Amino acid sequence: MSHNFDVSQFLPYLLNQAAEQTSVGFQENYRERYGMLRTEWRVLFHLGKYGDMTATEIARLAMMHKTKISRAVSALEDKRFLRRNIKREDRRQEILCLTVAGSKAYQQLAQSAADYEAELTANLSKAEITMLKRVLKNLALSSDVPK
Amino acid sequence: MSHNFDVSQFLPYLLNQAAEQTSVGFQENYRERYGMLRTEWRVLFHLGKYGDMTATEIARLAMMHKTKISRAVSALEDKRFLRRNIKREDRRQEILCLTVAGSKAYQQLAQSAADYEAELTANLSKAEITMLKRVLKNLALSSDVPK
DNA sequence: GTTTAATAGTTACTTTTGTAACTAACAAGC
DNA sequence: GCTTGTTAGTTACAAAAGTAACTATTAAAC
Repeated sequence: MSHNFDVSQFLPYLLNQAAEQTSVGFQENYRERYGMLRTEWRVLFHLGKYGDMTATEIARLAMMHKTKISRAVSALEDKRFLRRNIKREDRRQEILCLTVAGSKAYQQLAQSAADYEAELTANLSKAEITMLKRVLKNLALSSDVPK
Repeated sequence: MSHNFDVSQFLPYLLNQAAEQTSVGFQENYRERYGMLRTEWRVLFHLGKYGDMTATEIARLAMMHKTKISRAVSALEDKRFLRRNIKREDRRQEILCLTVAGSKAYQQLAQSAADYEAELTANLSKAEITMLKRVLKNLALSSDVPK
């Protein structure tokens, strides 16, 4: 029986609350300044962090659906934050490359992200942060059925 | 400089990944069986957990926008999982009450939630779970600007 | 070489969400 | 009483996300 299971403490629920609040809190950094959506910010930071790569590679890393990536890439291209280069060996694939403007935006947003995270974790110890991130990464892998 | 800030370890990002994976993992419990959406499951469990209450009270507790609640309530009403009772003292407010079917669904889903959470946390200690939930609740409150 | 299957990415269509304007009911000021 | 403002909830419209079908290209089978 679930007599004493407190559903208001249900882990996926708490995760959603925390994820939503912190993401909304951060979006002021890219929304007004760069007119970006969350998906665009994610694509941008993958390119900034890992260097040039294809949409499919980002999709796999970020666990985002390819249509979401496709739309974010188009939007970032419209903003002149990235260019597409079709691969010689396989003309289906396109390598996505940040422009100078894109790199600059990434640098600034990475700094904002660092600051924001420092705020969020201000009253947590180093050990707690480490453990928190380890747990979150494990939860993200749980029941991961790539399609 | 954010030279060594690893944006792929950005806390809101990790939270989103974990929240999305675990929520999607759990939705099989209410989606097929009851034809519910995530918002409906949330409204249901608030009523199941806290007893009869109004849409506004749920919105405040769940930090969900009132239009989302409104649509979820309509859907749950269509499924005959709840009834609305207009308050005598203030005829703008309606008390939402689970029907027998709604309560039954809640009981079953609360059990599923307990089981699912047990799976998710199988390789975490009691102390880790406690600390995790405490941190998540704090993050959910951070930068909370009720409108 | 021609069919078949697989992959990268886009587009069309549907569902869900977000935002703002709305109705209805109450409450306060005068 | 009648304006003015506020609150509960809904609805209309716009934006975003999910799903499935599509094009183009490559690879494999034969």
